[in-house]
Amino acid sequence: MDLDALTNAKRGWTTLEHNGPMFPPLYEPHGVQMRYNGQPVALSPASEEVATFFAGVLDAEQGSNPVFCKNFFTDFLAVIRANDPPSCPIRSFELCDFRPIRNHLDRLQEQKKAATPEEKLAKKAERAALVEKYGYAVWDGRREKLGAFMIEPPGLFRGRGQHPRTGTLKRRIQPEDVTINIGPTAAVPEPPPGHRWGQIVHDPSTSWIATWRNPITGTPKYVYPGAASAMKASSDMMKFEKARQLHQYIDQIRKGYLADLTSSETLKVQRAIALYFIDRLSIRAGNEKGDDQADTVGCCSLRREHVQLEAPATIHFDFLGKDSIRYVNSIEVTRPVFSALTKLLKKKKPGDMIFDSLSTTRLNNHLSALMPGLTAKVFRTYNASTTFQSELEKTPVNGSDPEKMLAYNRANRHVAILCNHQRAVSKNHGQSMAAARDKVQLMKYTRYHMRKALPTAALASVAQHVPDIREPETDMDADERQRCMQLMIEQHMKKCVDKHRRQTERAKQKGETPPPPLDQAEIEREVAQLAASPVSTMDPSKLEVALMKLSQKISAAQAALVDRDEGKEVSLTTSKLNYIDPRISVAWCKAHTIPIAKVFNAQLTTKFDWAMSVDDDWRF
DNA sequence: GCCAAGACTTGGAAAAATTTTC
DNA sequence: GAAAATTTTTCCAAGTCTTGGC
Repeated sequence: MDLDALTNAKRGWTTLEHNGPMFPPLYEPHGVQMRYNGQPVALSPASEEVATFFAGVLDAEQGSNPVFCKNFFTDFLAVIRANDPPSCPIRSFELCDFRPIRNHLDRLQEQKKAATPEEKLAKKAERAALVEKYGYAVWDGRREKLGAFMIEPPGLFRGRGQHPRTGTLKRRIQPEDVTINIGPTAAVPEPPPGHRWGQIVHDPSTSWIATWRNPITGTPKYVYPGAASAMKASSDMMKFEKARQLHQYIDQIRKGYLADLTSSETLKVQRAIALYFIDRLSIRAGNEKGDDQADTVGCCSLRREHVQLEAPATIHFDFLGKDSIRYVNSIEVTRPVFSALTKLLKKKKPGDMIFDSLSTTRLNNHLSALMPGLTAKVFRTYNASTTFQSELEKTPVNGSDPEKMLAYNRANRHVAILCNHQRAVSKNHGQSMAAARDKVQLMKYTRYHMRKALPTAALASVAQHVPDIREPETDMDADERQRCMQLMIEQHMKKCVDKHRRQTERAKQKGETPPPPLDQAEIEREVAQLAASPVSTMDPSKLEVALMKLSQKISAAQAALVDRDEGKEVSLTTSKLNYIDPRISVAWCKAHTIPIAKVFNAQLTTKFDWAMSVDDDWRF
């Protein structure tokens, strides 16, 4: 897509056609009974559905969150009252046992997993047909993909953090709840049988094709054009163009707020400090929130307890931001900033707003006076892209592709840390790290034996390529060698046993004679011998080359290990998707002859189609 | 100028798909 | 070739910011 065309593309549409949103399938009762006080309970389909929602989170965090359980149970009782006879015994959450339903869900999952390839293929085709029918809309003759096109199914509201309404029942959305936006001359899609649309509008100033209200929060939900659509691509590009403009204003803006720090007007001082935080830390604007939401803050809504001062000039931040993700950071600031903040905090006690004279609207009004269209979030985009570009300069020009990719991912991680994009450490991270570490240790164990087997002269020759080869291996002492040997034996044994088991099973299935039983003791003897001296079977003339290769493999594996551990709680995707100008990546790929597929997956490549044509010297 | 509503972007978790490993 | 690990996609909650009514 052409950049100029996108810039000039006007908002809105003249004609709009689509088949309307898709509705999730109606509930089909399974008849599996939950237990109450140890006894099975027959429930109406409506109540059974709600019970099944809860069974779905039974083993998740929500299942043990008291607020979630309480909200769920209140709504569950209401559904029971409305649909089941008064004889239904359910009164107390503690006496409920959803396990039978949970087990049923697990069985369904198993069945799904065990489906034959044909069944899976049929399922896929079914899904593709739905996408074909509902997944597109035609704007001014252009057929483009929609985003999520299905009306959200009913379920339990999964509010995050300390959300007061988490666990509340989110009822099913009916066509009567839905407003359709469509071209005035286009055929209006048929609502599901027996229903009618809530409303039909022809509003060319908006991009959504359907809207309804979240029954819990009352806020609107929409079906939008997809990320790869011209409309989204256009606004995406304009977002980055706006951020680039900031280059021309940033010096002036910084000068301005530094001067305001010593102003006699409270508003100006507060605004100056807030702007300093936003510029320096890339934190969010921080709109006010209601009591019916989780208590999270951003810059303008920071309270006294979120900030600690430490003389001579350090500020410690600790608060819950968007999605209740904790932000912890300490920064050194200049004296004027420190003294302005000290003065501001003097009269404040915990619970007080730090910037009580400021609001995001006021701050953004000020910003847009400094640069047209400038708002607080532009700083996040600007800082993310600027940081990424400058970090990429560390790419080793003559490095290998993996080394370049490491530099790319490091730059990405730098940005993610700046924006505080976190992810939960995966459940088996520790386990998988330990396994990876063992793998490295086993390689080192083998290398230890190679070194011992190699004549001094040959070792010297290897040392020319692997300088540290002659240094003693501090983590490969006698105890560790013993452990590695043991590990090698165990792994080998397991492999043999597994293989044998598979062979036996296959023979049984095919009705052939199974292999003779394993002589475990014999194998163990052989393996033990090998593990005690892993290079004994090797051709001595090939030892030198093998040692060199193994050394390279070890250092690569060690680097990957560090990389993985450092990144275990950092999410790279959010910054890549939303904050880093894709043209920086495209230019980098071209300059370093790295295929674009190495940095953008299929989805990203389509989304950033508009950025692909820049030259290798393009600068943000 | 303020406030609430509306529209659009950003966000992490979970599910699904794919790749790697044993 | 199954299981495990990793990556990608989906899901929908939760932000930001603009708009419109008074």
